[in-house]
Amino acid sequence: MKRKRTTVKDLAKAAGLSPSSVSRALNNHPRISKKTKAYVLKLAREMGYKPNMVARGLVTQKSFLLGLLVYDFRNPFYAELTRSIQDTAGEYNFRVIPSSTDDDPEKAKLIVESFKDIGVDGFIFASCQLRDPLAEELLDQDYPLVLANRRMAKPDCNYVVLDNSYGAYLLTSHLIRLGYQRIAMIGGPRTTSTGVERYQGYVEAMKEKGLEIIPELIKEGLFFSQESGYSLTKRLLTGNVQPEAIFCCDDYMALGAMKAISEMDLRVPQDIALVGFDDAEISSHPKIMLTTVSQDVQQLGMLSTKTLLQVINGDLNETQHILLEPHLVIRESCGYKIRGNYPN
Amino acid sequence: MKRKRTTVKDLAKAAGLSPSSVSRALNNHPRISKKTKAYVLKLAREMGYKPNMVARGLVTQKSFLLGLLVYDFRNPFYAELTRSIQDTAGEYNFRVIPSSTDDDPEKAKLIVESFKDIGVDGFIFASCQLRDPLAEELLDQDYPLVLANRRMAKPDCNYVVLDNSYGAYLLTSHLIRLGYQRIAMIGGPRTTSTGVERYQGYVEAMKEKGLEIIPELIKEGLFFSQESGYSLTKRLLTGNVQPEAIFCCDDYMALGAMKAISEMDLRVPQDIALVGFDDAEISSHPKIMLTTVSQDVQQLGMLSTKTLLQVINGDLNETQHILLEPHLVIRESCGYKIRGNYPN
DNA sequence: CTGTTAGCGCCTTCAC
DNA sequence: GTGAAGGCGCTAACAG
Repeated sequence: MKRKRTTVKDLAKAAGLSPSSVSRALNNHPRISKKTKAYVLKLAREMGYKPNMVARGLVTQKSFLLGLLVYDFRNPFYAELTRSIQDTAGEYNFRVIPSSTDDDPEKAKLIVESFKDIGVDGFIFASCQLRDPLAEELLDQDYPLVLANRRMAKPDCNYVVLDNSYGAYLLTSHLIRLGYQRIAMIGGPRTTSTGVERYQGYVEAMKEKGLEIIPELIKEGLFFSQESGYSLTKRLLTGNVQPEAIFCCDDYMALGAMKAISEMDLRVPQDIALVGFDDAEISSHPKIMLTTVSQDVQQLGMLSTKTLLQVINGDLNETQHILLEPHLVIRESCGYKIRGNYPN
Repeated sequence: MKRKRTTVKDLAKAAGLSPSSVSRALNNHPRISKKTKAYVLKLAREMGYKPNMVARGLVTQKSFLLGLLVYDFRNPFYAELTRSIQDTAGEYNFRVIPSSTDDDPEKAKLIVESFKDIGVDGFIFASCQLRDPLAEELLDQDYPLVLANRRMAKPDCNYVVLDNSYGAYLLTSHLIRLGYQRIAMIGGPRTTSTGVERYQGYVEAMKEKGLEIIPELIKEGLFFSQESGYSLTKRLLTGNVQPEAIFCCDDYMALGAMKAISEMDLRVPQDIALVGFDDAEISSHPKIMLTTVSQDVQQLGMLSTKTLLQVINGDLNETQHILLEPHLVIRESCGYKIRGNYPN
């Protein structure tokens, strides 16, 4: 059976001290002599003492547990984010429990409840909606919370997100400079900040270059859904207005689009150009070569975790809004190679 | 601030009962009257009572937390597995904390320690080594543990794994029936059960058909590493013996192989056939079309979780060994289309 | 600086 | 069936 772990009491007995002194020594409390502290620490090491975090948590109200809500961590983007959050949290001795919401508010609610039950010290929401009652509730209760990747409409919550509209602007401008005019957009859900901001970036670029935005060429898909990219592309290609290029709101939709295009015996980029968003790992594969926009997910995870930890420690006075910079990754699907360098 | 939650004491006061009776009602203890039980339950609902799992855990020694060690959950295979484990555990009100070991024993050790600190009720190891001191230690201490996906050499531990050698046998036989003879193998690490078993399956098929195993065509790569598949393929293609087909030990290595092949201006499958293992999502993409072997990861996760829960509840008397069946998925990279149906 | 007392919220003897 | 008392392991408050 699991051998009984040595407790503070055991240490106290062995050291001929009171449990409180031992506790003080262990938590380098100011009011403890160097000597006894060193002694206790040595003894603790010898006797293989490991603090019982559960008991400690009961009195300190701290669990060193963080709750992470993502859309679905099977998605490489969220997997990477989760990993980065976990690594960062680990450096500060925090464990993180990730959980997939599938963008289902009911499920998210249940997860948050269960996280509260086990007493997590704070939350990271990586997939909130523009209007997110759950996040607002947490905020109301002064529960430490930071938003990553997606933000809410109301501004009074900490967040770390990519400059999505600028990313979309970059991509769209790039297509325009290559000479495309009828640029379709398969966007993300308009209930999310990423969905609307990427759309805004697209619109901005089009307007700036005086190009017409054709309603028929604007579709709304589901994030990370190849299926969604596939079916919407089929619809675009069989519609009245033929697009010359398609801007997909993420690389997985673009993968689906690629499938649809190839099924209709068209070629990327000769017959139709294609760009994605997020720079998924597969996008650089020679068989795919998707032009896209990349973001530093590592950074995203690290910054959101550090922010959360600051909130938890009460080191943050004002709400923090961090914007990350996107980078254009030019590969072949946009037709850069065949259309040559920019005229300008 | 976080509003104070109602406690058992609060309930007791409101109900005019003792905390013990309330506790009994809440945990449907036998020695409680139907009437008071119903009353307490009603009251609890009204007052929004939620048990404090930390406090409960302190006395019951249960945390309803499970520790999961995977190689790296950024890998789609492990992400899927993690998700399935989490979903299954969730049905029984268990939370699971996944953590990536990167196959680094030191890191794994640290993770296990930290998991013990927070008092997880059991472990799932999804990436153990054939000889795994950490798992053995846990076993010695009677800590609930089940192995998933990979198993140890010693048999006295519960596990749920794919029949890896049969999967490799299936793939290799398939290639042989298509007429290939010089079949190279890019295997996985021989320190893992999956690595050795897939190699064994390959050998079995080759021997059965009387084909020679050429040492030069046997390479040992890293799981899930495109880079590894890439570089080993380059080495194969520049070696003395030209392989007609390459069996990669997983789909990501195969993806890397595909990259190498394409860079050398060869075509899959016309110039060289290729098969993988695991049936990653991307493998069915029209640009990839990799022949591979699939396993029911969902099932793998579910069964290992249920087994662990049984161990935790003491419902398991003898160690359980579960073998899952692989399925051959024939696509285009093996040359099935161009070499037509089997002669037999 | 150290020891004593008390309690976090819950469950589990032990009496009745 | 129910209540009172004690304790899980730890830390915080109060004395000295």
